Amino acid sequence: MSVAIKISVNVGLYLKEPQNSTLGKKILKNSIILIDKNGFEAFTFKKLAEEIHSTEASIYRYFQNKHILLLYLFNWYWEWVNYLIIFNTKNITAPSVKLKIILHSFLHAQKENPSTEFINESALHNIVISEGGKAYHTKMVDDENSKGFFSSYISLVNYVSKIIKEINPTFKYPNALASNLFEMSNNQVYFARHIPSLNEVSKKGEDVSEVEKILNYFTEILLEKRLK
Amino acid sequence: MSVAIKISVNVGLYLKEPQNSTLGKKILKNSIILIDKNGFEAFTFKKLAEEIHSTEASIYRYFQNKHILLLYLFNWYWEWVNYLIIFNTKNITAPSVKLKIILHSFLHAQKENPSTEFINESALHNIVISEGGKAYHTKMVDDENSKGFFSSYISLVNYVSKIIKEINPTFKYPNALASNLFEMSNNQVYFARHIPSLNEVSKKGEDVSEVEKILNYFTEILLEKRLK
DNA sequence: ATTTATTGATAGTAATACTATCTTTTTTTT
DNA sequence: AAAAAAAAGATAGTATTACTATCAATAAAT
Repeated sequence: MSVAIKISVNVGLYLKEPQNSTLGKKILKNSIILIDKNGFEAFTFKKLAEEIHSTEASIYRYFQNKHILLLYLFNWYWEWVNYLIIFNTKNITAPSVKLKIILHSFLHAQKENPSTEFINESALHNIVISEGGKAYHTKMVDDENSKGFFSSYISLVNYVSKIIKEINPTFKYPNALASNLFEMSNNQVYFARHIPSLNEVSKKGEDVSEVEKILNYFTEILLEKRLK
Repeated sequence: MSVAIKISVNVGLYLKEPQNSTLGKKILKNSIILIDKNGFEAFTFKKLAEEIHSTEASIYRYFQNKHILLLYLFNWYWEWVNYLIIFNTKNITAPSVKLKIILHSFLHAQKENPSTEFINESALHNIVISEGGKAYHTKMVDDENSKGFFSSYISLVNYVSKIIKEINPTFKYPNALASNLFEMSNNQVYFARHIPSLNEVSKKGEDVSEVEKILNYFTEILLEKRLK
């Protein structure tokens, strides 16, 4: 027996909910594997179809195109992080402790007990890190934002922003700080792995924990109480 | 009469130096216009060829592919910012003033007197903002990094890192802060323009100055002298 | 005036990003 | 268990992309 959590994603992001069928789950599972392995640019529905012994046409019945599929995966990830954060900060009252837990949860999201058999959270996290802002760095941003395709990310940022305000109500830019914490996390991990002269993270394999230290160092200084 | 500065870019980034011919300059000029207008995904050598009344084959004699062309443009931009920063901080001694000038130069790089007729710095800056980390978020990063394709960016970060150390020698992560300042600048401007709930920038059109304020606020707090 | 380098014109290929249609299989309803 | 409906598979086809190759025309350099 187990307690299953089901993450749901903006209905505009799929033509047919992939989590409700065997083929759909296979699409999710193997798209994550393939994108993680070869990168988003090299990923095609044809290759995915071959991988899962299905056809392009069948995949197109679930997702309009690979960009929408990527958005689906990002949304799933953001929702999953949202859940993790809420869960892990439950019953914690001190906002500064909450923030620390959030940063930890976010950076180690992959190590948390995977909840869903067809999603490899670790690979998905790596995609989020490696594919950077490809979810929203397109010409369709404005349209997609108006459809709510980034609302999971926005709500994540808002949640953190609220905690920042609790820690230090005089801090002027809680939203900017919150969004930067998420962006910076991924970026600095990516730099550590690929362009290491851009930061001070040395230990390979422990890059995530090192970045966590950096983020804690930054936030502690930034949010120390004092009138500005 | 005028003083021309010529920016040179890693030789691995082109097959034939575009700055040395009429066609080459047209390629640079119009690729910037097209990428800025339609986004990098929609940009193709065919469309560019049509735009400049040339042929695909001719463009391929300059650049191996559009990704390398993008890298060329990013490098040109980073070199240009490098130049601007050195120029604008000349004779300034106080490192904290230097850093302020750097942030200002970087964010307003587009408004500085354009130095080169065939490069629209403003459009190029917009590309750097909009196309985010597409220069290095690919499966070829490691290879490209080893070829020095990001060295202009790295040297920019190192320069700022040195100044950060001068301001506060006890600050633990000057490289991470420096790289984050650049990334955060672009990111926050992008958010202001497209997903405004992710930060506190309201005024459309003045987004760049608003982001400058945020960055100054962050760095001032982070680098205040005090033992940690 | 001749050689050399550069560009243009054209053609062709494999892969990508789809759309359409029809058949077979699986699932649901009765 | 039969009939209806939904999902998936098989196949074909199109326009575009991302190139490579070849040859002719033009411009620049010696």
